[in-house]
Amino acid sequence: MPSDLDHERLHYLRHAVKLGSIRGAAERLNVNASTVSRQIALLEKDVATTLLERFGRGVRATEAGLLLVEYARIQDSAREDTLAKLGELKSLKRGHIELVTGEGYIDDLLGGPLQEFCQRFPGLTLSLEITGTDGIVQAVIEGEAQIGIVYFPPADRRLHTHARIRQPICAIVHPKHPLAKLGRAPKLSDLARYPIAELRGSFGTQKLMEVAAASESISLTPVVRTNSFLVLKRFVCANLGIAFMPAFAATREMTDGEVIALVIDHPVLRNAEAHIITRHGRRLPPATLGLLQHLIKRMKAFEPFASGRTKARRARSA
Amino acid sequence: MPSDLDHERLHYLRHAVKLGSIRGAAERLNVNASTVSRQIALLEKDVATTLLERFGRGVRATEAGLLLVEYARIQDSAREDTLAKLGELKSLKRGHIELVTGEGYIDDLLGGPLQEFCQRFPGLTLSLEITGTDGIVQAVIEGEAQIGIVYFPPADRRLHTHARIRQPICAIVHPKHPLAKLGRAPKLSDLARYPIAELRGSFGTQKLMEVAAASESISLTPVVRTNSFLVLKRFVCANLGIAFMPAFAATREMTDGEVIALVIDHPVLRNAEAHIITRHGRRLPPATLGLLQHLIKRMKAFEPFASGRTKARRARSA
DNA sequence: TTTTATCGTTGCGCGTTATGCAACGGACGA
DNA sequence: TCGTCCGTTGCATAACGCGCAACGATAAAA
Repeated sequence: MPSDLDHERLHYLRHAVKLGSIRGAAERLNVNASTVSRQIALLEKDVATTLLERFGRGVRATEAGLLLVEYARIQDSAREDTLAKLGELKSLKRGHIELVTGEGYIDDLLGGPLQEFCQRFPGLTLSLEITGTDGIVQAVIEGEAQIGIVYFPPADRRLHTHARIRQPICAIVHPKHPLAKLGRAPKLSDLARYPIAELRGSFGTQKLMEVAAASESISLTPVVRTNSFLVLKRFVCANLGIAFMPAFAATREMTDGEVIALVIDHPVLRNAEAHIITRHGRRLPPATLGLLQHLIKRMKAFEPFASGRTKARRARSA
Repeated sequence: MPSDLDHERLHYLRHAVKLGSIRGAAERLNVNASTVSRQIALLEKDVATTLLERFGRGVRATEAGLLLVEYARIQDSAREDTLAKLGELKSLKRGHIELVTGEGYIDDLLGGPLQEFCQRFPGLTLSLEITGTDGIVQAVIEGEAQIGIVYFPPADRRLHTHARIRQPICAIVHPKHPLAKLGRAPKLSDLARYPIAELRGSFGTQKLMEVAAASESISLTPVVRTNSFLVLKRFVCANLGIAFMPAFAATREMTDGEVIALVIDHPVLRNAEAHIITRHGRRLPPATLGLLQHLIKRMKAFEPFASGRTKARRARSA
């Protein structure tokens, strides 16, 4: 391999040229003069060129020496520039975070925690990918996203859950829907009598509903199948029937009085959890770590069911 | 001291990121995997940041890692650029030479050796300083010029003579001047009878003339004093009298037939020498060394008095 | 599920390299 | 001519990089 142009050696050369003296440079750099002399000699051997002219009193740079000194200067500034950028990365002044989550989290995420975080660290950029449960899990495992927020994720050794938040699946209905006047938490059998809209595809909500229904040997046959939460909510707003999702996924419509959320009286559905996950063993960059901790804190605060109540009507903190 | 961002370590990091594997990088670079692993770990310790995410299979760069890889790329190209410039310096494709000499050498220098050298190495630049003997010696000793061409330089341990060229001091006279018809080499006593133009200041020619005149107790009182060779030559061309200088300094006027040069019959003057000097012990850059050798070779070839002859009439090689 | 292969990491010993101390030769100034 | 300061060089020591081998972990194959 050709010469390395070692940074330390260039440093010695630079000071020797600047002070016009090897001993001076050595004193300045708190090393022995022999060190400076030898390292510069090695540098000269590397490039097969004399870099210093030795006089009885001090030294002076040759043209090649000046060239290397100038190179050292440029390299030094580039190095400090890079170190500064590195420092910015560490101090969350810059950075990029890739987040993958389900459609149901969008409103709450953007309205709350994400908004705060972005305002606090304006230099950070986000990628926010929306997909179903399987897609989220896969994206986290494959490393395409660093943080995943997912409902009812499958057990996988490669995943690490940083926070689990109880988010019961609710029956989302129109305020005028018969279930709204039931006076108690509806059971699965109560739901089966009304039209249902169902999520198609790999959604945790849907999987949970299937498990719960199977446990009570109840068949919930949907009249509408969709892969969009928005379609579900419009279905309910039109009072066409019931949809199932965690209450927070319909926050906006609830505060507007368009829909209400009823916790379903079933142990599996009541204890359903949203998980904040990363890949197991992954050491996260500072920015990602910051967002992760922020999410855990803020989203835990949003949890509406600290103690089990019957009706889910979230009070917005505004 | 903060981190050095060692070139070798960055090299390891770069390949590890590129191949997505530490072992792969190690194999590519013909080192053991432990080396790559350790050096990258040290790099991470230096910058206090994780640069790679380790998976069960291979590695991937973090944002900070990518930043350093990019830095390594930039630094590498800058390094190669500098190395290339260094190579050019060595191969005489680039470089700068500082030459200091007397006015008398200008015509011969520019017309011959310098012209050839500049054409052969078009990338080189020259500084050509014209001054008197003392100035030349001082410039060489102080390092302001690398090469000096000087007539009759004082003995000084700090000077090193690379070539000495016999250049007798001649009496430069008009073709119609009485001395031109003398039929033999004029003696100092012959010259004293005619008007003389003299160099003022620190010129080797002048010092030699003083030494020679003193040795024969002859006083040569000038009618014109000047510090310009051009003035001397115009003085002669107008047939106003005699001037003293080496024949080569009046080459142009001699070939034009305006003046002729008569070697003066005096041992000191006949054995006068022009010296090519540098500072003692100075290790010259390649370009300077090249010009030095070129000058020695070419100027020695110009020496018109390989064996002592009487009349100086240089035959131009054109 | 168990097995196997591959990955990154780490302890250890060896060779290289850098460093400090001291002494040397040379150059400059008094 | 002597004294001082310079850069350089032997020598012994400490630090570092490196290869070898083994380990734990992960991912693909059986």
